[in-house]
Amino acid sequence: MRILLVEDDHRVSAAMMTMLQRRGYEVEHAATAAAALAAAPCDLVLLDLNLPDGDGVDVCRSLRSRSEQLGIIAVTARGEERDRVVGLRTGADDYVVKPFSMAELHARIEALLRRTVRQAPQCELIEVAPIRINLGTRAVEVNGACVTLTRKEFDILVSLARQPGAAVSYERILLDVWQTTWSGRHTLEVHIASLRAKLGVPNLVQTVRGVGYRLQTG
Amino acid sequence: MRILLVEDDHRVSAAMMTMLQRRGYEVEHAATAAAALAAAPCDLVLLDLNLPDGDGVDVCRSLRSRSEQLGIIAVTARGEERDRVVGLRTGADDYVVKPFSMAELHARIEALLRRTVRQAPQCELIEVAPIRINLGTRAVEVNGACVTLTRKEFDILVSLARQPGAAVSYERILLDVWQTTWSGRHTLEVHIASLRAKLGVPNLVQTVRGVGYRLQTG
DNA sequence: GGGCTGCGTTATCGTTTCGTGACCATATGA
DNA sequence: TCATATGGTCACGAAACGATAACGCAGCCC
Repeated sequence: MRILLVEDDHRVSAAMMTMLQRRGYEVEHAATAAAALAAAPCDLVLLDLNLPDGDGVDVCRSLRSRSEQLGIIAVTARGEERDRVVGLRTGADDYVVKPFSMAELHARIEALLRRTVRQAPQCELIEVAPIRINLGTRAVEVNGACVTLTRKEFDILVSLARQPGAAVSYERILLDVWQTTWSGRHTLEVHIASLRAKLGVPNLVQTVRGVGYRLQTG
Repeated sequence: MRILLVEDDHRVSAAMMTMLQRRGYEVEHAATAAAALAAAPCDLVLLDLNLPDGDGVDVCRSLRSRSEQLGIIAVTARGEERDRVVGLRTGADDYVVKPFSMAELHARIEALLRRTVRQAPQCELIEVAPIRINLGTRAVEVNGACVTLTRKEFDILVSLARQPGAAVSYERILLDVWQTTWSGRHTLEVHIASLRAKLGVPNLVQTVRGVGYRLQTG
């Protein structure tokens, strides 16, 4: 298991690294936001939100946008609730406040790894009926013709295409695309409309009344 | 998104339920360990570890063994680190200590939901006599012919089909479909009527006088 | 600055679905 | 067999739902 530790205080980071390594993790250390974003891929990030060269929250956002399945645990000295909520909303999976015990941190790391690692590695290409989605390049083809989608449209399509034929609930799509169920359904409906228009195939994106939408298979 | 709230203190649970419902979640409440294990399937469990009739930790273990993908957030008054570690190690995905703010709880719920339901679509298939119910696509076939059901009709059918041949009480169905037993019983009867009409098979949905309904098995 | 594009919100409209009350049917039990 | 309670059916108004168009705002690139 590979962990990236992002922490600018070298005394703290040194202590944490030895603790983590003693427990069998491979640990890479980054002291700045830039270093964090440049680090090698890993399974989990321990991210201090107080960084010298940039806000940790931005790092969090960047990391999350890069990979959905990366586990992120925010670590910070500020214990105020507002910070915690912001941290979680930004894409962190968990939040630990200093000072914390190594036992608890370890438990949280394992609880999170249990979730993240088990996930099937994303295949780069999703094919559903007449659509072909390249997750890497974010390119979409319909019946062989390339279609340009905006970010939201693409994310919505992927959210649907991950479970072809299944009814995907509003909440699920909102979580996948906006990371929260809070923002309006209306917005989603509007994007669905433009997605349908761009795909051009009638009945491909079907509505499931009272539930959400479904991508018609074959 | 369906949440099961396991909490024995009724003042606390009432407050939490309204808060959760206000944020758009479907909530079922269980006050005991037994009730928790008997409740309908859900996406996430808020589990008080201090229960009267059995240790919450056991409930946690049982729920986890039943489903790997179920999200479990342990909620408890004991704030000692040892408890937290035990909770997480038992299978909980997250741990919140009372008193907590609703904003933080909500943030943690969303952070966890973002992970849980996404990957393994419950592509479960229920087959009872001439009916085939696909929970993922919410499609229903009767004798091979596709039937279109409304949300309520479908939910009622699933509630019955989960225990084929067994008499399912009014209360159980109302909880499954409306998340409350608060009257509405007449409404259920009406929906049963239209469900029967759509299924078209006589005697498939049987009345159990004074109790509820039963789905006739092959 | 001025156009463009992506995005979120609001307003509006047609449709489906739901819940309710009135009335009918059937079972139950004396 | 009849009275009563329990469940079934019908019909209608209210509410929810979803599609679409239009607007405003922000960021971006000349």
